[in-house]
Amino acid sequence: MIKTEMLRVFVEVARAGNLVRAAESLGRAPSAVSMTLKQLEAHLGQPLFESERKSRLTALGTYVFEMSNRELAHFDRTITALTDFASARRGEVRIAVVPSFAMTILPELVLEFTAASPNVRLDIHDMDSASIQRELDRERIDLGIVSDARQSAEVRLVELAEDHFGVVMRADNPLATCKKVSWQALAKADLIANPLCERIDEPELHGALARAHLRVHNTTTLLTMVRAGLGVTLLPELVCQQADSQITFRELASPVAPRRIDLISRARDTPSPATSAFAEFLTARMAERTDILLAKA
Amino acid sequence: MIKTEMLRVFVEVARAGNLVRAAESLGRAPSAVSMTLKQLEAHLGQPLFESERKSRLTALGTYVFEMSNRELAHFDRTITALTDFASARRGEVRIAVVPSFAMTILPELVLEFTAASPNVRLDIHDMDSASIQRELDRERIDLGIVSDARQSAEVRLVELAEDHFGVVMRADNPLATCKKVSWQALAKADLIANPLCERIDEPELHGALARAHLRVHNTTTLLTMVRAGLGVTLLPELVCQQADSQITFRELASPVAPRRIDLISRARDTPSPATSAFAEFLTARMAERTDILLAKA
DNA sequence: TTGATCATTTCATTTTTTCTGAAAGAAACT
DNA sequence: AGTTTCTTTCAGAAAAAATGAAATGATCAA
Repeated sequence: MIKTEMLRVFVEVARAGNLVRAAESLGRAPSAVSMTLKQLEAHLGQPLFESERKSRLTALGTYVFEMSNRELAHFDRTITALTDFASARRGEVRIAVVPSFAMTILPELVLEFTAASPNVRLDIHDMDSASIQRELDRERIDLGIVSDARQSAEVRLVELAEDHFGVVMRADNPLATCKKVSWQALAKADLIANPLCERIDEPELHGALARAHLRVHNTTTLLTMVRAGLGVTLLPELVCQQADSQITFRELASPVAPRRIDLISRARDTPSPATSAFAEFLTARMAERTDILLAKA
Repeated sequence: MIKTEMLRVFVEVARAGNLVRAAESLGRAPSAVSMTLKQLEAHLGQPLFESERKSRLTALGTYVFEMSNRELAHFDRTITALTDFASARRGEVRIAVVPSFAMTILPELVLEFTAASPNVRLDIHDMDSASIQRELDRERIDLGIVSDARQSAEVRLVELAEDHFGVVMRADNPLATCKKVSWQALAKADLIANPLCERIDEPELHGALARAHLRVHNTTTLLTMVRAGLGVTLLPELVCQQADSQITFRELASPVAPRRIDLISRARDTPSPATSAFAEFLTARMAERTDILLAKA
């Protein structure tokens, strides 16, 4: 049976034009090289060299030399691809991320990761948490960054950060003078309701939300309303990162349960090395972060 | 070091989804397969299967499976190409042939050879003997079929056939009634000179040629002259094969030295297997032939 | 849950393959 | 012819791969 090693030996001898030097560069004794060559010739049934001195190739030798070179190059590329993939130097990671994270923290992390792993392709989509869950189930993505996910037999979960709710207002709003905003102070302001803050489980807030004249879904629109002075709203700090200096964020005097940002993946599957590497990179970098806005519990 | 055999074993296990069946179709004991697989995983540093039961692949496994399939297909194609080339089932033979042979005997031989060796490409040129020699020297052809070549240290030569000179005339020429033409009879006819017959070393002929009023180089033109009744000429029988029923060929009463048809190749090179195969086929078929027109000496 | 069954791994041993080093045989150089 | 350099041959050493038996682990059904 013809093996790649035979081809490698033959190519080296043909290139060196000499068995001794070939043996040297292959790290073998000349006799071993001679025998391997004999074996290959036996398989082909024809000599590869014109004479015993391995300098001139026969027509068969020339053909085998060319084909072997191609084959070995192909083989070596394949092996490199395999080891690169296995060591996360190569691969593809499909990630879906909630917009608040995608627009604020993610870019710098991606920049750093791709600089270190230029051959790993990151495929980033942004969508809402429910869609991300669905896409993960369908194996259309490898990782998801969502808010308040639930761990399950299907879902592996790591907490990346905690995002605290606070009051978002225009910079000139009277509330901006306080360091922290109490429920009483908030009650006096015009509150704009939004889906994120409605999930907060806090009796004091429910009344205020019930009194709200305005309810806005889209975050960008919501911030535009605030900027226009139509009222204040309640949002996780991270979401406000998208805003400009016209917008001011203030903590609540009695903080409510933070909104968790979680990294999720399919529990039943071993992720690809590149996916693991990216996940580990993310969790490590997020664990290091001590920014006020994302202080861990 | 990762070897093709490891990839082959892995692919078989992944395909079978089961180590025992894979071992069976590989003709190995399960333990051998298990160890080879372990070795591959050790090289990659990551598992290839989700669980110990070899049914579900990891992301790495899927990648390695795809790459290995491609690699093995490429490798097998290469080996097939090498063995096909070595056994003359594949290859290219560049041949230059003198027109007389190319237009008469060669076609049927080529037909038979290509039917038997469909993957051997025959590259046939026709040119005069001197050009063929030159092309062979320059390694632009592998084989030449020429007339009256000389053997040398550079040229390997095999005689393919002997071509006898005879008188070529229009069918209604009085000479056509004789079975063989004597010098005396020939002297009375109008002889058209041509380069082929001028090389004949025969005193009786020299006088006749000296008296010739016409001398024509191109064979086709020469035969047209004969057909037009301008005279008779002297040609090897093979050359006349191109002619039609209007032309009659008659042997000489006292035959002159035949024109040899030789197969030549470069003596210093081992020809490619396909070239050898074609050369052997040619000589064998020509040796078999007992046609009157090419009777061997 | 507990066996029962089947698949996989481990390990000591055997078999096969490959490598080495010495010596002989060939070609090229002087 | 003599010398040098290269290649092959061969027997033994070393390495690699395969085997078979036993152990371990997983799955399924009661």
